[in-house]
Amino acid sequence: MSSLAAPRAPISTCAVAVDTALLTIRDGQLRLLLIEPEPSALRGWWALPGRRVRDDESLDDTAHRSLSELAGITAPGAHLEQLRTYGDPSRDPRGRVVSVAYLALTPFADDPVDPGRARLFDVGELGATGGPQLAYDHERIVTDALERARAKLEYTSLATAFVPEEFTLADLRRVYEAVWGVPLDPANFRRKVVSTPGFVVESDKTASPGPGGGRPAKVYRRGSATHLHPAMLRP
Amino acid sequence: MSSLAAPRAPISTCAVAVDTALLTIRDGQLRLLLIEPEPSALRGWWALPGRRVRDDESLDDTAHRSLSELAGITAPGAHLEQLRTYGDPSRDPRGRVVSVAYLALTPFADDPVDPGRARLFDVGELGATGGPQLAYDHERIVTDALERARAKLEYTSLATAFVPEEFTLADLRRVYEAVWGVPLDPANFRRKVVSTPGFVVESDKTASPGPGGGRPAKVYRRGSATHLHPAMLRP
DNA sequence: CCGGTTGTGGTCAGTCCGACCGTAACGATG
DNA sequence: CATCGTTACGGTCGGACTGACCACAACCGG
Repeated sequence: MSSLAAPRAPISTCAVAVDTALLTIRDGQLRLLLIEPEPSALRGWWALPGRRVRDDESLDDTAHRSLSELAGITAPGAHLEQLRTYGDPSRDPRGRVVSVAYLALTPFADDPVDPGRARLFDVGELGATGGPQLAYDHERIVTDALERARAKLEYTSLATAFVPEEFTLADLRRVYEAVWGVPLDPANFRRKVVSTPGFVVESDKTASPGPGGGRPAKVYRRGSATHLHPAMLRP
Repeated sequence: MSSLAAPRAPISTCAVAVDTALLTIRDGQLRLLLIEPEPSALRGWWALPGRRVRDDESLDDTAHRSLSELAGITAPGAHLEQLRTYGDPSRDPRGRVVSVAYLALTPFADDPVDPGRARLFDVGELGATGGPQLAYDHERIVTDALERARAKLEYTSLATAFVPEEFTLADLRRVYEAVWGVPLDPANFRRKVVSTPGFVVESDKTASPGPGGGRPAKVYRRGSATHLHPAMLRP
């Protein structure tokens, strides 16, 4: 976009990286994928999986690669969206790195994680003492990722990215409860979900009850809607 | 997807730029700032004001600079927020450029624009025949910017970024009508705005009526709220 | 069989919103 | 000054949606 012909300061370039905040749900709790950056680095420091952008690679491709190379996650059905770009000149002590952060969501069914130094942390531990210390400005990225996820559950069908192909309304409700951190009324949640056009479609199957018993639930699949009208507002 | 220890391609860097979509309101219509990229370039092509990121410069600073250097806009009270980053390898035919797009909003009071090749276009002309042809992938950026602005009017107090310090509820309503492109009921709009805590605060002044006469309106200022509860939903 | 648990359907009151009407306060016109 | 058109302001009414409940259905375990 240069327009002036006068001799300018030499055109400089930046290192561009992608850092991915992957969220999933385990045991009813929202969890975040973190990795130990280097074995030689300080113990107890954790970071988001990140990779440098290659010359012929789109940003989305780099995000996928950061998950596959650093955590062995190749889930093709995972939701992936750009979050925000962090470019403060002093955000990385090793030099100027502009980082495009991504938000990734996977269903809670996929167990195969942790091929190396990756781990899933309960997001409740993050700010607390004893929790992982985050490197660089990754704590801020995580804060933004959580807020994005919480907000988009309200007005999009993003919650279905956390559940497998077939799910019950209780599964979906536990997603909202885990991400928002508040309990929801099962009956009202059900009324809201089924009355929102295109959110979920009922299948003819029924799920088997849990270990404690209880009435079997109907099985649903994702609907075609991406935006919810009206929105499901946080209590 | 290779993670092998074999010698990798040399670490490469990208040109990083900031492109800014500035929106304002003129004559009751939503307008977008565009510039002619180069005198020697094809006639009739327009682009968002953009600048390369300097070594010691934050992305926000580059966005401010793109407005001041290319359009003479230095409004310190302008709202500026990051929109999204566009990094497709083929988005710029001259080479790999990763562009961080920004959304800027200024009150409709500021007239001093157009020091060079800058112009304010009615957003209604953009897709239509006879409107400006946008270079690179800037049409997509503009689409995303408009959708961001329209969506954020719903659940934030962003509309006050389009009006001066002191404004009437009719001014604020015309902002919503211009951005959303739909007429709103004045009475219902008023009820909604004044009942949303922290949106606006009443001053003791009254504005003078327009040329056609009419009862003078009370003058309001911005409130302290950033998010609206409940939201002001599009009709 | 019986109590505990979970899913499903319904009621009821309060809130919010769109559509609408009436009044207040101005400028313009005769 | 009287009237009219225009805009601001305040209120009403019915429908839609929501949260707090309650009741029943369907399963498990003892």
